[in-house]
Amino acid sequence: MSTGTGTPDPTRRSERSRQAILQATRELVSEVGYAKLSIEGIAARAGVGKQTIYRWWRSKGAVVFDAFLTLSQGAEGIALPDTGDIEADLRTVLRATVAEFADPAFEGPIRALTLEISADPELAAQYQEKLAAPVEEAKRERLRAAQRAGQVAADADLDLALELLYAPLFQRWLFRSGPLTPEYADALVEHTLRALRPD
Amino acid sequence: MSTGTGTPDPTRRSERSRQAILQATRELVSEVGYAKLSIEGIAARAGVGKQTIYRWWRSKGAVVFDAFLTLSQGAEGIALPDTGDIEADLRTVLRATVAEFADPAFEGPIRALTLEISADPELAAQYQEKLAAPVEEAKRERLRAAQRAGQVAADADLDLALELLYAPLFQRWLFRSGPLTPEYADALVEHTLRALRPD
Amino acid sequence: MSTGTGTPDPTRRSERSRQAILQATRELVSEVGYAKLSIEGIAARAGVGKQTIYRWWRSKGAVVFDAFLTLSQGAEGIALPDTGDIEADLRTVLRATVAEFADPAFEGPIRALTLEISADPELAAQYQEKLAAPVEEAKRERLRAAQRAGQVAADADLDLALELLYAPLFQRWLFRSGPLTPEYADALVEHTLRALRPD
Amino acid sequence: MSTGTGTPDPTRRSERSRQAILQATRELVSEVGYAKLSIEGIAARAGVGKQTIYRWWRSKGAVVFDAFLTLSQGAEGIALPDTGDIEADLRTVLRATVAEFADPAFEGPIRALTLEISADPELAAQYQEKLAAPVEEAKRERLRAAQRAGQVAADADLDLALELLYAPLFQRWLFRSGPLTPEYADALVEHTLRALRPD
DNA sequence: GGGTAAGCGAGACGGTACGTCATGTCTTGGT
DNA sequence: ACCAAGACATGACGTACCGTCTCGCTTACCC
Repeated sequence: MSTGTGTPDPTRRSERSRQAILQATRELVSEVGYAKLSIEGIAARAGVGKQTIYRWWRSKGAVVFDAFLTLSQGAEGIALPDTGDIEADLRTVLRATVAEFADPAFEGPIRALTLEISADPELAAQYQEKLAAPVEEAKRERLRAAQRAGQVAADADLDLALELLYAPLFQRWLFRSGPLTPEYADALVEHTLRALRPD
Repeated sequence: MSTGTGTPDPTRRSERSRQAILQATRELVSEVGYAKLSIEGIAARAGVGKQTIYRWWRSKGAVVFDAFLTLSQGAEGIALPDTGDIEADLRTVLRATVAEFADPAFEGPIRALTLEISADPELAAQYQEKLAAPVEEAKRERLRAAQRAGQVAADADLDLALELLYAPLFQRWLFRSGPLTPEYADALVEHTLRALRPD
Repeated sequence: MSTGTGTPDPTRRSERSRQAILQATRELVSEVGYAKLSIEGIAARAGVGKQTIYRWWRSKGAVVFDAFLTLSQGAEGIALPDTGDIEADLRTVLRATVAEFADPAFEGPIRALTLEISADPELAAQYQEKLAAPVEEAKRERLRAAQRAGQVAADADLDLALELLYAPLFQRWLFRSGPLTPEYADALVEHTLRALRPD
Repeated sequence: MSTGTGTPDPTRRSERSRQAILQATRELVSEVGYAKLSIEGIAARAGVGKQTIYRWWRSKGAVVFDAFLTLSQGAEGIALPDTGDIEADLRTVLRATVAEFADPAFEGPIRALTLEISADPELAAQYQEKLAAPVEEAKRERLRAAQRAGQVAADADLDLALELLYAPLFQRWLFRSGPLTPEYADALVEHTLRALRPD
């Protein structure tokens, strides 16, 4: 019996079409950029009717979001390196992040995703839950180990710690307001750890 | 005889139209949001031909940018409070920033401006030069005073210091990833100063 | 094993669905008009799958046709009044026809049927056979009686006679090119009989 | 100063586009038929934006109507042949009409026009005024001459006379309910004149 | 002080994309 | 096997804007 809400039945959904749409979206974001991406274009590239997109996604942003969310999924139970030296480990991780942001292939998609998330609170929540949360938990876990090892103050605010590490990096990337170098990564690690140092 | 470059003659420019366009843009960003803003709408609201907009601005983003840039102009030679206590002064300033970001009237315009800047490097450069630079210089100057007073390490990287103070704040606002409270501002100040403390 | 022709088995046909479809079609033609009638709408109103319509009818026109054909069926063995006075009898009949055409409730359905018939020769043939033929035969029979009574020329072309009587009426209705009044009906009868008068 | 009604300014209208649209419409009606004609198709064939069509015509029907109206225009001050013999003259005219209707090249366009007119009273009025009226006046004038010559009753209803002549012909064509032959034309003339004969 | 060339308002134009609706086909699950 | 339900590819709908263009008009500036 129908609920009358017009909500489509997910069991009838064509996995084939879903994949084609996400694939086409990924390709088009890379090729023409987010601003010139259109539902019409995605549908054409995917060999799919526009209605099939509108049936399953609320907006262009939601499709883009899903396209890259699906890519990164499966990143469950990740853990950061733990050599016992928190500073060295964070350097490794932040240098890797810097390298990732510098990769021009990531530029388009991540910018698209960023704009989408900042414009749509609902997508932001989804992003937080599905993608950011597990990664952040892994990072927090590494910091907790450092706390146990006495390298970080026992009462440190770990959420704030993560922001001190990553927000400056992200802001430089977003606004192109400064160079993203390994040295910059090191400096962020050094300053953050100094701020968190046990008395 | 025309040079054929199509470059308009700025001396002929109608100040009346310019103001009407910027005014209409400000109103419309507030009313319908940045995403639904259109050149057509601006022209209609301003009682102006579309061509007049295209003649003087490269893109919708440039108009929006100018609309809010004009608003904030005149902020020359600003200086931060200096009571001699760097921590107290920074708390004052950051708490003010937090309050500003929390103001819902700022939400729309600032988000629009942020998106525009992150999408268009040329606007980003203009923003940096005309709006951000003087403000940042004032902040840097206050930190330099703190260095002279021995409250901050003499060799501290002041640009990095500003990022540690402001980037986490900005990121929370942009992604709505956490509460913006006076306590949060205080925590940022405290951690940053600890990171910059002289040995 | 299937023959592969796709021809449905009429013995399996659901009379319940058939009636619901024809009923829904009649209602919708009245409510939204023929131009805005859709298979989708009929199926929804009838609580029937679209496929059930496509299985049993060739086109929207065929459904509409059937819907009103079914209405008028059972009009077998009709006979026109015969008082012995052909002129009086024809006046009675034509005045009744005029009244029928003037009824606004007939407007929608008959227009729909007319368009359908004029656009699809196959439906036209069906219409002619199932609906028009018996009525025309009754009219022809009345004229034959008039011939026997010497009121109409023995060699008159009765098909042409019917056209002279009804085509002007129908054309006025179809194109709204003139008033449909009892006097008009009388004038048609008078002129037609004069044209058919025995020498 | 704008009236604010959104009515477009006809002096700015592009004659080039108008002609291209009407031309494309005529071609497409012939090629794909009226039912499969689309605004989208007309715009594409004419090399014109869809809006340009919607700006100047209310509906697909109005475009089709104009397309053929424009064709037939200039038929001012037409006169029927007058040899002094009304029967011979009408035979000539009706035989010509029969031939016209039999021409398969006319089939599509005239059917399209007919459907349009019968579905839209406003177009019907326009048709009546711009196309039908002058032709009918010419026919009525020829009948008036016959009245003066004593070949037709002085008090005959000429509008009814025209209907008796043409409505049967038109109905046969519309419903394909009988052959359209020269003999049929002659029979119509003969019967009509008998109905109109002076006492 | 009269001509001329710019900016201006207006808005038509060829386009692209929007989001919706209906088409006719196909598949699933229920009877 | 038919049926209700409804997803699907397709394609047209009518609307909103895009950025370009062409109209008259006002408004300097230059001879």
